[in-house]
Amino acid sequence: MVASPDSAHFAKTGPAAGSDIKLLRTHESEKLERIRHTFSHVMAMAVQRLFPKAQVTIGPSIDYGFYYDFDAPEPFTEKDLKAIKKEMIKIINKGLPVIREEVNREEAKRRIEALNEPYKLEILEGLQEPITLYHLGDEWWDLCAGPHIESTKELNPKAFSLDSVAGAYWRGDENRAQLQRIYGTAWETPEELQEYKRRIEEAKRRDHRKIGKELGLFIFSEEVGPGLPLWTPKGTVLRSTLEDFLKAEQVARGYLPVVTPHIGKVDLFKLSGHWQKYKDDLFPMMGENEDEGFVLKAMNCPFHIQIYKSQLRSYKELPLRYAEFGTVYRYEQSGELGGLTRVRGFTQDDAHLFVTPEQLNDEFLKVVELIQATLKALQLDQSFRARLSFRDPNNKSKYLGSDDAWEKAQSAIRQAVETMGMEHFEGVGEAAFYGPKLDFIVRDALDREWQLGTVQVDYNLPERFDLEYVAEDGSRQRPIMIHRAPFGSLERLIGILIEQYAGDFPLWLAPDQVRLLPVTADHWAYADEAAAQMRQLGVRVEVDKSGERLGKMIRNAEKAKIPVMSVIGDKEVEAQALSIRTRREGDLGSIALADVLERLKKALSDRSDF
RNA sequence: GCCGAUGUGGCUCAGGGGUAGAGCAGCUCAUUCGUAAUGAGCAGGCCGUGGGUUCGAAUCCCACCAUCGGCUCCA
Repeated sequence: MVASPDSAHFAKTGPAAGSDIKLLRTHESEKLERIRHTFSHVMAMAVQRLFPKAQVTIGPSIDYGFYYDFDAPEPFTEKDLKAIKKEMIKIINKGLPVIREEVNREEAKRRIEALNEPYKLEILEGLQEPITLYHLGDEWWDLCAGPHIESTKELNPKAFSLDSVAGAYWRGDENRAQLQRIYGTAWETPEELQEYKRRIEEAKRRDHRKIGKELGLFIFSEEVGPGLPLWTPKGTVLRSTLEDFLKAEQVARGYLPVVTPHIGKVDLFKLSGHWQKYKDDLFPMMGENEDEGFVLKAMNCPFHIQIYKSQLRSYKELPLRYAEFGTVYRYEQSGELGGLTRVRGFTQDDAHLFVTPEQLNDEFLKVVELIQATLKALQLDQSFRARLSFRDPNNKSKYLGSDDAWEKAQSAIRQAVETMGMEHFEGVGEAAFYGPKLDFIVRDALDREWQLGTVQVDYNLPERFDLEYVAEDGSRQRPIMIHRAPFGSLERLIGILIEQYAGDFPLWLAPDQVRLLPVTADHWAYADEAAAQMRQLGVRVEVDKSGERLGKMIRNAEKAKIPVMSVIGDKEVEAQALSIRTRREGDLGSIALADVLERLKKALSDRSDF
């Protein structure tokens, strides 16, 4: 729910870049963290004043504000939020001192029991002494580690707002009680609050669901079903351009294309282990009985493995790199679906590399190099975070394979990242069930994080499928698999790209690259001729024959976010020239047709602007 | 799946117990125009779906579906 005023794409384009006000996240300012955390306490106090039956749980500061989870008999309504906000302002205006008190466990327990707060009691069980309590004046206190500010006087009653209510499970466990979470945002000054709200509005304007509709890139149909995007001609052009780009990069790196079916026997997925692990996430099985049923594939690896296994492989063939734009189907929970970033049918730019142990590190590095080149071409190289996704050592049963294999795979990944000097962080418990991953994470316009590219080292599936190759000495050896997808999924990538560019695609990706605008119908013939020459170069160009006035045609082209426009009137016809207007730079004046063609050709091959 | 909100012509939205409204888009006509909206006219909606309450429902109630914000999940 929190938007991202300072993430990379905010800085890049759009009106949001115009403001001088720097909005700090909680982790960037210790003072703001205290302020937000104290706001959370003030809110809890206000809630308990107005709703004495509401029980308190936890309430931290977050990136741009705070939340607090309550166990309340009735969910809070919008009206309740207003009342709570009013009550908070009262508390703030009282200027209550925030007092820290240290107590021992018994004392803390005694006091919490006196208030009948079972959640706090459960929290206390996990705490080490000394236990700290924070008081707001002498009316209200909360078990809390702090830190806080000195007095509610330091909170600006005009610099916060309560934004939304949401259900949240106690301790994040869906089997436990569902609590009512109230989210708020808080700042030091009202100006910062205003700026924050303005940037949220800006972020909504670049939402890919909105822009995708405006530009006509994709649709959803209730008749087809939720989470199943349909691609229009314009959207398909964008998709194909991305596919063609990656295919060329892959061919240059020795990948081999394969194509595999959308369904397969359930036995295949039992063998891979996916069935046992992810049964609920597959679309229901087709077929008579469980032994002969078919399922829609949720991943491509078992299919690629079959191609590997179709022949006895020699070490001389390795590494083998099978690549496929494979469409997979996952029955995501209904509440999780959203736009293109979380769908039920999507296309992975998948590949599986079968390598010898000696080749592993080198191949892994080459994959990471490919992903970096891809991100750079898409101008995402400044906005991703690299995550080493390792298994949770305290929950080994969630994963397949031996400790030894996991250790080897995880150290291979860490070593690769360190060799490349890539900035990264570790995500414990984020691994796939069959192996650790290196994931490339980006944020959308509303600051939610999404995984795009991924590389995974896998010792387990080769084991489960009994993969082999004949080594130099004639012995049978087991290959290692690398799963990798630089885009992750085309759907998600396109969603992110739309927001990154706010729909203003660079020339090479734009579904419509050039629109010719003849001033009157007299200029249509010349426009058609110029368009034909552009099409010879592979330029996506159209002639506006709407008969509208020039101003209107320009407006329409601008709204369609076409990167290059060309006005054609008598002067242009006579000079065999085009008057060029680009979306980024406006009117460039008249340029000879031959030169325009040259520049278009170069811009497309360089993936640069006109 | 869970909590909450929303659902009115292609799009954006107003209205709200007595049988639907605007702007844009579309179509027609006139205008032939030089860097972000020419004018006039026309057409277009079982008000998400199904039940219920009512003399009467788009409006109130219930269920379902979809979307949105969270939670959980995310191969």
